[in-house]
Amino acid sequence: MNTDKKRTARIRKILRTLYPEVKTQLDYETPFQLLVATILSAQCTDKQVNRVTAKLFKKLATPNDFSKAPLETLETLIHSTGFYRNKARNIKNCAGMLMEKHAGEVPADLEKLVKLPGVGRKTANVVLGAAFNIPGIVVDTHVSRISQRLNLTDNKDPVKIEFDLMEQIPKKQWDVFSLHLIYFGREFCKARKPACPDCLMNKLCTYTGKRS
DNA sequence: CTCCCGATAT
DNA sequence: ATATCAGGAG
Repeated sequence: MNTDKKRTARIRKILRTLYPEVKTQLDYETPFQLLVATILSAQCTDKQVNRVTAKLFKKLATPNDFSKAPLETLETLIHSTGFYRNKARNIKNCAGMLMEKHAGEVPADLEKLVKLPGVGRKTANVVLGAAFNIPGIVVDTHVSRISQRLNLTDNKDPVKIEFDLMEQIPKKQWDVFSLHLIYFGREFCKARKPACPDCLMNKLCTYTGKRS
């Protein structure tokens, strides 16, 4: 594995040049709404999630609202994000657990967040970073793919990738770096058809699957 | 490891 | 027709 922090710093500099300003693309008003939006974002585009939550949050906004809503109603409202049965059940149970054990508030704590139904480390780190300004590496499909292509990790397990990246990047930059890889992954280092000829990372990248 | 699953790009 | 999208649970 590449543990060269200087090489990683070069990569980070290029990403900062490409994307001076980054933030989550999910729309939300409260930490709880961000939590719901992030659960919905599994295997779904942010664009589609925002389309759904725009209507959803007008009908249901708080943990109390979601915990009391009929499961079938919730399933219908989120249907177009895919995995709608799992997501609806998880969100409803998650809201119920927040009401019972956390006074209706989203805990600003990784260990507590991942105990909520439907919330893994990826979702927890998104919420911690964006809503509470607590640093965390967010390993989603883009971060996983690009970390491997750029040789920032030898691992495929998301948790191992998360810890590999934490070693190479200043803690204050964990969330920005995650967002940088996501922006970069959407525009250049795409899963299916990476834009290698147009990529500023070309001289630092040894990805052998290069094709235009 | 498999399953969950609709919308979109290729 | 098939791969992929800010994954998580059993």
